[in-house]
Amino acid sequence: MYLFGLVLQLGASIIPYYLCGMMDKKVRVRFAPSPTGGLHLGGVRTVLFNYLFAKHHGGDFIVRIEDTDQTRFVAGAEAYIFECLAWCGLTPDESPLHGGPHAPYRQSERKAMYSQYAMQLVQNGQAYYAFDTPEELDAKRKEFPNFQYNYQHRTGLRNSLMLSEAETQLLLQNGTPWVIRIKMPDNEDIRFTDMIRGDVHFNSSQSDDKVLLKADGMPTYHLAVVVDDYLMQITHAFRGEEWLPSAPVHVLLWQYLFGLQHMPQWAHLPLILKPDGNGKLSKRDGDRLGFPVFAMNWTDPRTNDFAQGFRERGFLPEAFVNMLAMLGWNDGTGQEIFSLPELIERFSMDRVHKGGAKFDFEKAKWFNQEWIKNTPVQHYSAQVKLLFEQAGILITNDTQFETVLHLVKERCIVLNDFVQQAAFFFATPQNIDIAAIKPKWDEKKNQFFLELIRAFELTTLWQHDELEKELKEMAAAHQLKPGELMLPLRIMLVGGKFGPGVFDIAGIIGREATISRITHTLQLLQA
RNA sequence: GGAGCGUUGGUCAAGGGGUUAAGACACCUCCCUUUCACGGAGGAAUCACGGGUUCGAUUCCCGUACGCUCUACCA
Repeated sequence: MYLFGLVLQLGASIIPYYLCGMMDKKVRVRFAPSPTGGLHLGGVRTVLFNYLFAKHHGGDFIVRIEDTDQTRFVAGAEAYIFECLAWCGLTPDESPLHGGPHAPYRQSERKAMYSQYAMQLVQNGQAYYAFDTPEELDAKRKEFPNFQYNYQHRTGLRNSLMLSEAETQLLLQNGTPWVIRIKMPDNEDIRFTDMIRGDVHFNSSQSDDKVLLKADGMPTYHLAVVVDDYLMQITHAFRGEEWLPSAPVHVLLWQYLFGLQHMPQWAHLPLILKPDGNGKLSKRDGDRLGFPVFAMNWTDPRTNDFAQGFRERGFLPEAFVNMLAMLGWNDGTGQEIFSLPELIERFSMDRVHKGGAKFDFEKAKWFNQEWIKNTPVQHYSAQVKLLFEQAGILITNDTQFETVLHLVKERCIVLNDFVQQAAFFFATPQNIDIAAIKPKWDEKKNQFFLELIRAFELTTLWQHDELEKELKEMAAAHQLKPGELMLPLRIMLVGGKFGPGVFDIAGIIGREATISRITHTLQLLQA
């Protein structure tokens, strides 16, 4: 007996509270987006934390589509969400796309399941029918400055609380539109423990009588989330902080319907804020400040409104995920670069922040640069090759292409930078920055390069060291400093003041191209 | 308005009664590099405010301010 107690105590001190009592249950989390548009940074981060937590604990990650509002249905949005997840490498264990034992995973297809629970609440006096029209409600809102459908006002409205049983039945039989609302208890303390914020409590009177079942027979989020989390055996529920104020409704629903002991542990994630000023980061901020907010390109089919994605901006999914993980979480060691498997291993809820984080695109770019730099080019060369082809540059030699990518990769922040940084390896530069050469150009240098061409024509070993040696020796003979020659030569070969070492470039583009580019620029300088 | 949640440099953040208050991004200077970048060395810059508790508070408590979120038959 004594020993048993000791073991329990020990156990309690080691195991986080949010896993206590869950030891026998497999961890199951869900991401529950509504398919109304592009997938936002914050959405992906919610997915990520769900995923990391589940995988860290060997659990399941479920995606459930919350499409209970048919007026907001957007064609293609669901497919887009799954494509984003696939791009990020966050594969669901169960979803409408991947199937699973709790199908269907679209709430619109689960419509029939919800009403029985709403009815049960009505039966138990925990919810009621309301017949008020939207117009009547609007009128009330105008009449009272802070109108809420609550203990204060529900007596003055048209609902089964006020109507007699017969009147209610008559209205129902006549086909009068109705909704079911939860009856929020008066002045009750509702509390729960949030994994991130600890004990949170609300007074029940503060919330209004939320609609549970809409006039079209669909549940609202409030009912659907509770019913489905129960049916799908969700153990931990992550969502944005904006949901905190409606949590008491959900806690109450759990208490009424399934019992608090089955309620998942809640975690309300801090918000991702706009870089300047305050407030939630929105697509609008991205447009304004020139950075993507969505994971991938998204065009709203209704408005044709286009939003650029991180993927198309040239981000590696590894970098995108890494950057998102660090927005609100860190492992305490100062390490910032993590692969997905590392994140899974290190992730823990007790290191998730409470406060929101302003999104910093500069830092996001740094993550991508690090990933480009530290990843073998083979990993992304196919994608970069496509970028070259889009720019009208055909790549024929893959081995040489990858050599070039490797040579320039630390100069690239996004994948698209490779085109600018390496196009001149495969195509003669169209624009030569003559203005950068001209001020210090003279006949002496002209003669030098003329002679350099002749020497290059005869060079036997066309490679870096040999070419450098030749230029230096010839510079000495002409009483010129190599430094005065390097920049002109670079511009002749590259077109501008960028790129890797000049002799590396000459070595790769070959004798013919090197000579012809020098000749061409010399002609331009003559003109 | 109400309620809830939050607040360490410009940004992300570590720390958590005694520290010169880590580190990263960005910025500035220098070194390396005969371009740019990478790399290296430095610099500037912070505990929102006011009360407690304490020998001592950035850290604990209480207020205040500020910010955000919610306040739909949207999620």
